[in-house]
This record gives sequence, C-alpha cells and structure tokens, in this order.
Amino acid sequence: MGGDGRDRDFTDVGRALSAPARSAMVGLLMDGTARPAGELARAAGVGAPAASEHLAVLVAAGLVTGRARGRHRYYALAGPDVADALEALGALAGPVPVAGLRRSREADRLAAARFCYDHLAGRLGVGLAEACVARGWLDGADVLALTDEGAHGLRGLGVDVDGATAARRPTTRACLDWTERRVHLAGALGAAVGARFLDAGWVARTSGRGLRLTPSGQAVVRETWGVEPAPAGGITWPGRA
Amino acid sequence: MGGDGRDRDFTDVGRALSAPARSAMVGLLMDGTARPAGELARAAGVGAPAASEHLAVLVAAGLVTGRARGRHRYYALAGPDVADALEALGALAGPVPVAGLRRSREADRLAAARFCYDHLAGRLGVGLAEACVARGWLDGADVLALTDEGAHGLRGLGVDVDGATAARRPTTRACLDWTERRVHLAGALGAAVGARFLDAGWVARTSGRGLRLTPSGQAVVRETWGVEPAPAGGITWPGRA
DNA sequence: GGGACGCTTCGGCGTCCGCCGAAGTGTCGT
DNA sequence: ACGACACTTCGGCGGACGCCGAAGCGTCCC
Repeated sequence: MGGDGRDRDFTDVGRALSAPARSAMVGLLMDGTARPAGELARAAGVGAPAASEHLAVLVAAGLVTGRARGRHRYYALAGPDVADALEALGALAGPVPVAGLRRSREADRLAAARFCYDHLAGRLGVGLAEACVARGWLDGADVLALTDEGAHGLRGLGVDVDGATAARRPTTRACLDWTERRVHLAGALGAAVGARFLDAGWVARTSGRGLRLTPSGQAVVRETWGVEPAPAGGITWPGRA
Repeated sequence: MGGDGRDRDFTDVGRALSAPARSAMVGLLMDGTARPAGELARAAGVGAPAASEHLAVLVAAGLVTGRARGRHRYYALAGPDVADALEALGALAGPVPVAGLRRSREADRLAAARFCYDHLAGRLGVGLAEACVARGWLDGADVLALTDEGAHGLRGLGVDVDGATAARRPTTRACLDWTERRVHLAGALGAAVGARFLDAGWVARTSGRGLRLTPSGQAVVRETWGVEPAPAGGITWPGRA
C-alpha cells in the first residue's frame, strides 16, 4: 500500500552478501561443491562461531542450504537459479581489478578450467561452447540454442541430452565467464555436459577448486572438437579468434 | 594470497542493496526511468539527507548513475547489465510472497505491462515473446534466438533490428518475468522492440510505473500476432497455454 | 537580485552488526 | 563409557551504519 505495489525486495539477499566473510563463502561454493562449516570458516578468515552465524544468515536468505552428515555440516548453494543470479552479479564488478600481477598457481588453474556451479567454465568452458557453435551444435553466438546436430553429437558422447531438454530449468543458457569475458554453456544441458565430463573421468577436481583435464579428456576434446590442450593445462585454439 | 585466488567479491553490491531504502530506490529505477533524488527519497520513506547518502552508496557500487539537470539531480540504473543482474536476483525471492489479497490498481497495471529497464515485460512482454516463438520469429522456448523470418517481420514493424544485432550486448536474452514466471525478450533486440513500441505510441507510460497499451498498439498487436486485448488492460491468449 | 527550491555535506545520536571467548549439543573413535 | 571433535548458541564488546536537524551550495522564478 501507500502507493507502492510492494514489488521485489533485494534487502535480504543484499544483506546476506554484504559481509566480506559471507561473500567469500558464497564465492567458494560457486563451484557447486558442498563444504563443511569449518572449511568455510577458514576460507573466510573468521572463527567458528562467526562462520556459523554467517551461514545461518545465508540459509535464511535462501542462498545456501545445509545438510548434516555425521558430525560435519555441509553447506552448498541452494540451486541453479542462485548460481545464475550470483554469476550475473559477479559480471558487474568489472574485469577483475586485482589480477595480472602475481597470479597464483591456483588462479591459473581456475582460469583454465573450473566448475561454475554445475557446468564447465574457464577457458575449457568457453572453448567448448565456441567449438560447438563453430560445428553447428549450438546456434547463435550469444544464445547457444541446441541444434539437431548438436543433440545427436552430444548424445553420441554420452551426454544425457534428453534428460536435459525435459528438465524444468531452461535447456541452454549463456553464462558470462568472468575470467574470459566470453560466454559458456549453462542451463540443464550445460549441467549434463559437466556431469558427463566428470563421470567419464575427462576432468578431475584438483586439490583446490578448479579442474584438471585428464589424458582421456584431452583425447576426447581433441577428436571431437579439434581443440589442442596447451602446456599450461589450458587449451589453445587452432583457427578461432 | 593465503590460498585464495581473490575472485569475485559481492561485498560492494551486496552492501548497496542491503538497506531497505536503497532496495526500494533500485526497485523503482528498474523500469529504466531516471528519477530525481526527492522522488526516490519519498518512495523510500526517508528524508532528503539520508536519500542523498544512499544514492551516493549506489553510485559508488556502480549500480546507478546520477546526472544533474537544472536544480534536480536525476538518478537511473547504470546500464543493461545491472538491470539483468538485478532481475536475476529478484527471481530468487519466490512468487511474490504478499500479493493475492487486495492487489492495488497499480499492481494490476504492473502485472499487465511495464518496462523491465529497457524492454517490455509483464503479460504484454511474455505474450509477445511467446507469440514470436509460435510464429517462428524467435527460436527455442527458453532461448529466444532471432530467426530470419523474425528479423524480416520485426524490421517490417519498424524495429531497428540491424542496430540491435550490431550492438555490443547480446542480441537476444531471455529474462524471467517475476509476475508471470515465464520468460520475455530482453537484450539489444528487446530494447529495440521496446523503443519502437514507445516511439510509435503503441504503449504509453501511465502516471505511476507501468504501461498502457494504446488503441493503435492494440491494433498492431492484434494484427501482427493475433493477440486480443483483455478488458482489464492486459491481453488474452487465443490458442496458447 | 531576493527568495524559494532541490540537493548535498556536516555533526550527532541510536541501533544493528560482526567478532570472539565460553559454554552447550550431538557425533565419532576406542 | 569416556574424550576428542565439529558445530551451534549465548554474552558482551567495539565499530560501522542509518537516520535526522542544521547548515552550505547551486538553480530557477518573479
């Protein structure tokens, strides 16, 4: 009332993200993994009590969920829509103000390949997306709509294409990569591709966040898309810009 | 350092949205209009000094920009990417917790037609998007890729299709409507369509936020897409679900 | 130019928030 | 059954934030 239609309220989500410790926690969870409270506390640089409160705030805001398992309590992002929204938010902050100087090994690895919640990101993610567009598997440089050839090709790789197209969430979505500033494949199909890469052992999680392209994964990528793995663990592009 | 790759930081944006007054201001600006500080102060329910500080915070976070014009100072969202991110954020909060009982006239109008930053939203927005998909002008129910027929058809309506495809931002984007829970057309093409509707006088801004479909607009919509205007100012769907 | 108006800056007050140490609850190991 | 461990809750402290009244600055109107 009062002349206000009572529309969207950003207060809860905003407050949840306003504390540096909570922002760090959410940033860690954006790779889609579930992590115990203690690890999140260490990563955020706060004590256990503070971390517990922070996590309670994040849960109340609907951003993360907690599941007790044994004497640990694992926290993860609440869902794909949360990951989408956070990714869109992160794309605002500009092309990574720090970086450039003294990039750590871990940062290199993240830039090369990582999970963005449930789909592949980093150079690997944008590379695959662009290769799919080049081969006609996905249509529209920005939009990444699945073509019939794409459905056939991905099905041949063991990707659960039919499950992805039947899912409630959008089949494909373009997700702006914050290291590459180019889009990669998200949505249900992106998740299916990511799951296939993990199940088949084509990528493996490194000790930190970030992914390593295994030898079998390199072979698959090379044969299917014509992409050559680079010495630094990333991948180079033959003809593309 | 310290094992942290120093990635995305949500702190600034989160803090900017954490205050109810700032959230209300941003919510008002999401229709793409520029409004003077005093109006935003009144809408947020705070005094002029507080509003001024709040707006300074929003500007510092990169969410809004302020332009002095005469003795007024007009504030608006900083850009389409900001609107996109906020729309994604708003989609989290669930299907409008309040609503249902005692919906104000203004709320009805907003649900019928409104601007979502620079493109059409509400029942009008999702209706047009779905009609375009049904006619083959846009491809993929979720993705809304522009087809050749769509480019031709929209060009015939006076929409600046070529300007939209040449723009830096994605040509088409699917934007989840928070009243309808279905997607409507965003991106450069969505903005071009919205601009055309406004320029041609097919829609007009009402006293509040929200849009009114003019008689000429009703005619265009009916002839082009076969959509009938509803008595409540919305539009009804002949054959579609 | 005088005065009203819109907005911003300054000074201060009250409150909320983030943090930790200590204590409490439930789980795992032996 | 006992201790170690992971996590949460409770009290209390310090700092930051939101708010307003008063004052300063630039613009429009008569």
